[in-house]
Amino acid sequence: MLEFAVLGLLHESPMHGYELRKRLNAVLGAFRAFSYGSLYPCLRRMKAAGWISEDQPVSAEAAPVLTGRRGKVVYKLAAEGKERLQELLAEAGPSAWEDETFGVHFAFFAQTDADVRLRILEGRRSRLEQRREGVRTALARRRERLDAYTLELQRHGLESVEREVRWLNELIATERLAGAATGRVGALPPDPADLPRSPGNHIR
Amino acid sequence: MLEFAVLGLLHESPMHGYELRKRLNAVLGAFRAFSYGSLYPCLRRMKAAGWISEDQPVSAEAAPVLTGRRGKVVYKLAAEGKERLQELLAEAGPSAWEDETFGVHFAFFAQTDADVRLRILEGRRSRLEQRREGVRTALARRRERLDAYTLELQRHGLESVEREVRWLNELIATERLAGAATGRVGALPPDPADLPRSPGNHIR
DNA sequence: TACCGATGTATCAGACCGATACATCGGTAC
DNA sequence: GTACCGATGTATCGGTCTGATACATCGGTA
Repeated sequence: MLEFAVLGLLHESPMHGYELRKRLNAVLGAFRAFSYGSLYPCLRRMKAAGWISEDQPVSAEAAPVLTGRRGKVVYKLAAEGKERLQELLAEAGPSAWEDETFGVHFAFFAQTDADVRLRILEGRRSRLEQRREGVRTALARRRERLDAYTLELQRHGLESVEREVRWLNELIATERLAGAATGRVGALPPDPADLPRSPGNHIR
Repeated sequence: MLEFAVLGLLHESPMHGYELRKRLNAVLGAFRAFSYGSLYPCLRRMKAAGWISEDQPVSAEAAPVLTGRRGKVVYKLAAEGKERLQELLAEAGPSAWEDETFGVHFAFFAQTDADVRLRILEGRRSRLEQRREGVRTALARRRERLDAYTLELQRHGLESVEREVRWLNELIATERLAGAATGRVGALPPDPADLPRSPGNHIR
């Protein structure tokens, strides 16, 4: 996942690790966060794989003389990295709509094909509908056997999932509309103004 | 975390690993899930620590003769485990209201002291308020620089956090009311030192 | 009889987190 | 001027949890 997110961000512009992390957590918003403990090892792996390259813009002059003068390192997307990014952007299976991954895929929807977008949204929805049914029946079956707090937790969780499904419904409707408007299913990205305002909630 | 959840469940009644996992994910609902890959190692650790004990209720007769006849293993809370559980139930610091931990603590609120409950709820709320402000300012500051999908993701995330805060507000109000009704003045506010520090743009 | 899904125990590679360490730089308080 | 501080910046490490996989038993049913 981190790999995908990093490729996506570096596609916009080269960046330091520090800036990368800030942008990462800003773009992903309340949905996902990464720490340096995974970022730096990931960058090393990606460099080894040839997907990114390092640049040392030695701040003006300043010979990196004796001390372990750690210079800022700017990471830049390489050609192979772009290929890898395209590969990841084209993914439309479960690996794109599970809890941990959906947020990242969604964050790069602007670079994603319309049909892939639609498939991911629908996959995500069906995943959540399935979870919703699970919680619903569990709730109905044991309602009387649960204490008030556990019950409230279940109830709140159920509502969250329901809101999430409604949000996806609206997004899907918008995507379909945009597709129909251009004659082909999702040939063009939807007009930004058409994106729905909606309620919703996302836990975890 | 898993450790806490397991102690909490075993406090109700002894159980198999399999049943434990099912109850775990049922009780925690849509908030958290654990897999066997962490459950079994955790049970082993807890047994080594003396918090739980194993029972082999060899299904009626059936001598476990030659083959590696794996019998069902029933785990049971030991005396030291109960102590440990009480310790965890009394926790009212950040370790009780962070994303990963809050759900589990809440699930066992019925066994938690009223003042601890209130402190956890308030800590959780202030944690989420802080995140909300971060997202809000980020959203206000870059609104025009984001593509429609990223914007929508932020907006949705913000609404989710806001909803979560409202939920906590209601729970806190209810707790206060219940506390007042029983004559107790209610809990002390959380230790300021425990509350999340200055804003920054730190998400999650 | 043969299959199948639920029950049941278990391991392993790998992703990720939280804490920690250390260094630089601009500003501000004294 | 200097002492401190928070933001920037790079990096590691122990530990927790996931997802995939493996294997075995049991009750029902085709």
